[in-house]
Amino acid sequence: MAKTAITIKDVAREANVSVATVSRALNGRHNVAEPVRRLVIEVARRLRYSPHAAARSLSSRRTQTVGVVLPDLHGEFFSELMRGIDGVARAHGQHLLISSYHGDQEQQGVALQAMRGRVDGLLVLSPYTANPDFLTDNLPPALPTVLINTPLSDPRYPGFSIDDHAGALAMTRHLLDVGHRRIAFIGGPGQNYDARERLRGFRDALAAYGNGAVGIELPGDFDEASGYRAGRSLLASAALPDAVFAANDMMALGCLYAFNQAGIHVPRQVALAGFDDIPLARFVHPALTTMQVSIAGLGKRAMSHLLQVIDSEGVTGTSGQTVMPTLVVRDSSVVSPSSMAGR
Amino acid sequence: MAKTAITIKDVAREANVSVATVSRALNGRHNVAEPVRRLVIEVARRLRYSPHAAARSLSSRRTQTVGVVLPDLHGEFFSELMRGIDGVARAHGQHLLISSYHGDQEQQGVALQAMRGRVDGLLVLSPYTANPDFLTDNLPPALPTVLINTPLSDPRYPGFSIDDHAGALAMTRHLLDVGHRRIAFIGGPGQNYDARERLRGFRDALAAYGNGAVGIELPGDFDEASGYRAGRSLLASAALPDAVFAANDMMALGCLYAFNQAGIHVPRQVALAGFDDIPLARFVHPALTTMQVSIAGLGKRAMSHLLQVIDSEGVTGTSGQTVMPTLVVRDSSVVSPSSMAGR
DNA sequence: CTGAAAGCGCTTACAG
DNA sequence: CTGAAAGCGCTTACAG
Repeated sequence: MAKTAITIKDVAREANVSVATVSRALNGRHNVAEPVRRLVIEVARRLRYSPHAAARSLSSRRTQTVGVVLPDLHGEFFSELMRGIDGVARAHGQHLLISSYHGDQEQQGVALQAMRGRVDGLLVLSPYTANPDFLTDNLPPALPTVLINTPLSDPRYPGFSIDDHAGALAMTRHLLDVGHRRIAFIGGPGQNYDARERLRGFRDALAAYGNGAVGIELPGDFDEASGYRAGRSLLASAALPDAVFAANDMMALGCLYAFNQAGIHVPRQVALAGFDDIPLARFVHPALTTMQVSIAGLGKRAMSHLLQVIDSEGVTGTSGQTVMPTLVVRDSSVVSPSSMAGR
Repeated sequence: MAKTAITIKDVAREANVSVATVSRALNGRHNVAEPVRRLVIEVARRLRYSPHAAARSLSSRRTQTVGVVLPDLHGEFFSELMRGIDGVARAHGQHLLISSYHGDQEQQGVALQAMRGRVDGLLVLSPYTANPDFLTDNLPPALPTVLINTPLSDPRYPGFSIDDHAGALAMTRHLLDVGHRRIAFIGGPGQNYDARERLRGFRDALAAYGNGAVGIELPGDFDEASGYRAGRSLLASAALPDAVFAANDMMALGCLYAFNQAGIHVPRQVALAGFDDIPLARFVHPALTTMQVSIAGLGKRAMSHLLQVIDSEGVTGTSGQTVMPTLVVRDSSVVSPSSMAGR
């Protein structure tokens, strides 16, 4: 605020040309004499001129910015997603306007509305199952939008998601395949789409391939502390299950800590598996069996797709994709010679 | 792009008033007759009008947005910092424009310049020691700016930092106090300010209170993998040190994994300590002794201060603060009865 | 190749 | 309390 910044007019005056010419020179248009361009650029640099983004986007109808609206700025999932999005953004010279709504629907609406005039397109992550209409009601109609992990199948909005159901199915089958018969499942937040899909996959696998195997369901909310509590409650029960499948890695780590603390050996006394393959999963002891999800890849695809939609002026191509997680078997789920060695 | 969005004009026409009145009604100015205001609001809602941010900020000279420029969108540090910043932003109705430059100075300059006209103020995280001039040269002169963890003492820019040196000093003293004499230090990236300060604290503590204790310095770059490598190299050496002090928790966890894998007991055979107190630090086995840093608190303070500077139109108050980390002793550094129990 | 002018969608003195 | 008008700082047809 203090000193008022310098504008295109100052550059024009100093260079003895019109503002139109300054604009053209600085934007690399071809209809500017080379010596003039050089002069303008030199003057602009000398004056430390940088264009006013709001003015520029008001007249050019382009902001060079993509809005990202998500529930949280927290944790591994967000971090990885942003990595994917950011990489594509940077490669295309796009800025990122990030808005988190903390699971508050009202806030989400506000954030969505506020995007108009700030961004050229929107990436929305809305993993809540309640009120899909609210979401569509608040999406700015004129803004290209791509949905990530959002339980909404509106043909107007392409969606990119993880196939949580298939992933949980695959993991449960793995645990059954290696011989576990009593399997506990630590669930995620009840309203969370991923959590529900993973739970559904667990149940379906047990029903389809369980052949009488029994499932034990425990509550959780995706953080380490709830995994720890689930682990403690299993330790307090009459008998440990053969295996524990946590709906995400953070809870698996919390649970592992409870077991370690109690002197229970994983996987000899109880097998353990997670979901997500966060970087740390391979750096705990024993290394964690999990479903690997390329979250960064998800962000990358969604962002690339969005930029395409923006460039094609609304001519949508695909209607989105589902990314299949892959099973990564490490020491925590299988009693192998190597897992005995360290003892 | 598709359909063109509706503007204040549409609302004015539909409500039979001037655009000035619409603007006033929607912005809660008091000089609007109550019935008129109600009508305008009703029409705006019906038309799903939301104001064009670029136009609004161009004329009002306010963007309601704060820019955050940092090297990376990755990891626990970023995540915690953003949590602090985001909380304050939300409480003040501010948006966040986030730009990462991946350690590339050129990119940082571009990001900084691009902030003009997009934000009302800037939060800059630049933990690199090289070329402080480049930074000041590229900061938009008219924009209130607050520095976080940035080795630059320019009175124009208030700075908020962690006292890494004091923290590392305290941790090293702790390790000495409990009797360790050969202490390995796993360092961070050479150009990183925090990394250098922590190393300096380690050396100073050894010199001042070591009383002949020996320090062994190993390279690292703040991620788990480098901690793991450092752990392996210690295992391969003639004799393990008494203790390992990793410059951050992630490396400590990597190192812990290497020890676990080799069947080395922590802390009985070697003590281990980190720095940062990431959430996971208490959920590994054994729980990690570390320096607790309120990164979220750091972000919160910096953001609050920035908003103050913005509101006071450049009348800077304090020139920043240094946040002191606190020692958190857990099982990994001290052989206690409880740490023997689980075996 | 260059400039004068209109216009992007708002806000805000200025009159009334 | 309300409206007409100027202006925010750019970009972009339109002439020349």
